[in-house]
Amino acid sequence: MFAPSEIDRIRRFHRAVTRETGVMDQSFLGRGRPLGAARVLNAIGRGTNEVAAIRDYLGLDSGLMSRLLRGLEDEGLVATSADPADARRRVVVLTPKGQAEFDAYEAISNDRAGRMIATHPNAEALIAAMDLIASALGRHAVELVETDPRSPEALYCLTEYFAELARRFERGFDVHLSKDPEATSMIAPQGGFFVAMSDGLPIGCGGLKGHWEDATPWGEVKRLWIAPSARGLGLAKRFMTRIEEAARTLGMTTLRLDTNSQLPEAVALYRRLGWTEIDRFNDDPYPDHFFEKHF
Amino acid sequence: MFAPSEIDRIRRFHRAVTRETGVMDQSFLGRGRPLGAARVLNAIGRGTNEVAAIRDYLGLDSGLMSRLLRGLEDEGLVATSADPADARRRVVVLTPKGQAEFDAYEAISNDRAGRMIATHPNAEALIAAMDLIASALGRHAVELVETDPRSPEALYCLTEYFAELARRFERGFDVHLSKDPEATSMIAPQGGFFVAMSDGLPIGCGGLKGHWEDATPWGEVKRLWIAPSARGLGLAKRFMTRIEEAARTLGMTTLRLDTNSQLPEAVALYRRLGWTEIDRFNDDPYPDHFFEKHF
DNA sequence: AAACATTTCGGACTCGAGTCAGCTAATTTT
DNA sequence: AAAATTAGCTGACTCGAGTCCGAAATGTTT
Repeated sequence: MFAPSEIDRIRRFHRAVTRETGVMDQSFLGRGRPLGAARVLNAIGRGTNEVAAIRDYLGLDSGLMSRLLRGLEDEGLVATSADPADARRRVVVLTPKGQAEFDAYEAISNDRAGRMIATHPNAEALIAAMDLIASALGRHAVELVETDPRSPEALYCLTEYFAELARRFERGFDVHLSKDPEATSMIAPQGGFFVAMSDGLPIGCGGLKGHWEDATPWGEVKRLWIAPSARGLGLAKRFMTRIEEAARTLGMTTLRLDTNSQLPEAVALYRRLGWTEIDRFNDDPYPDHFFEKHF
Repeated sequence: MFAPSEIDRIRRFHRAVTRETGVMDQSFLGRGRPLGAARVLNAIGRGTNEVAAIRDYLGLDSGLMSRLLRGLEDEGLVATSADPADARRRVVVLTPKGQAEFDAYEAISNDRAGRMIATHPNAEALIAAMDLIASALGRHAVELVETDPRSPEALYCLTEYFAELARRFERGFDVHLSKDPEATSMIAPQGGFFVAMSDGLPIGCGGLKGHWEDATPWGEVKRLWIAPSARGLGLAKRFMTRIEEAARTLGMTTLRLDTNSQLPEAVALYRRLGWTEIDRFNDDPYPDHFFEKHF
């Protein structure tokens, strides 16, 4: 029986995007500049300003980098100057003309991307598929960064998290009925809040809330969420490790958390990571499972 | 409120696969041959044997093509000879050594693809996402080809079709209870069977069954199915147009079809395409909607 | 048979990407 | 203060990809 193998299908995918990428590169060439120079300009425009960082990001030789930079300088698109902290290093910024050129490249990209979703009837599914693949391919480059729980990235994750709870809990979810931790209790030195960033996209979060008012202070794991497109990459475990580290650093010796049996993967995770189930320790209406860990 | 725009997400996807493709190209270089030559070798190995066809497929200049071919010939990987039908054209075949080299490249590709699915926990979803994207990007290159309903491609589509009916019908679906048309009634000159091919992958099918035994012969549309990853690309309409054409060519003036209200998108399609609902015309247990079209 | 078209071939060329070694200047280590 | 290290710059080089054009062989049309 004929059935296209998974490998055939991956390779078909590969050919499709390779073709697409080729078309994109061609359209970049439309601005009369070689691809290498365009890439450097793009990196600078995106906020990478140290020469070494650009070189590293694009994987270029120092000689080639230098020549590309000289070329952009001759065109009047960038200006370089010595780093005040260490005059061996150089920093590069876009001139107004360079910014205009960068914007033009952005417009090309956005235009292509926009046309793609505009002409596809099920753009949402298409983009979800892209997220899934981008997360899978870029899984080695996911960074957990500590951030303010009121930062845009954190708020984005929290909104998605609450929306998912509302979908998955039989009786829905209203964040106001639940104990919403004060943001300050999830900021050092009280606690911490972490967001997983994958190439600029926030794909998960996790918070540590400090309870310092009690006789023996303890920490509570809150708001652990991984984007559907990034599940299965081991991120939840990374968050838990990171949160434990933060708790230790802040001087806590006990961590607790609550969860719900309608999130079986969460319950399974905590069991697997060696947490022990305990009695209810709060009067929040949503959770029905409670865990604890000492160290 | 921060929310990554769809365009940001598409571009993130783009960066991720570009990186992946780059890595793939690098590993191709491991066999000590420039990428251009490797691409030509690959095209030949995949069964493209006329020089002009290869050039066309890879988009190469005739001079460059000639030189790459000469290089492969010097290495003893390919042999060229004049096309017996037109001695200006040349045909290229792999030598045994060339076949071995081609196999080695295949192994590299398969290995990378295999590793990707092996290390991803949800390979099935990943591949479904890839199919969706590949179909969306390659939608302009979908071909409807007439084929024997017993061909491997057709059987693959039919299997998927029946599996989907079994999932979607409340009481399941058993093909033996339904009137399974004889394959020969869906082969010219009795009828026809069509498969949509997207870069080698069958992504849909549709059959025309001829009823020549009746006083006024008529045609019946059967087995119309589009792969979930390819829905929304307008393929169903293309199939219907193609089937109508085939019916006209075979001398039919009436087409009928049956379908089920548990497939609302199908019912809507037939209405939209100007079919008129009629009374039941068979005793098949599954359908509950019947349509007709004259021309 | 002559004129014209098609297909491949090969040479001369351009261009972009990238490597390498040596250089200068700034900074850190000893 | 001398020596070692680091960051970036420069020139000379290689290599692959690709274009342009004319030659040669074959095929088609008039």
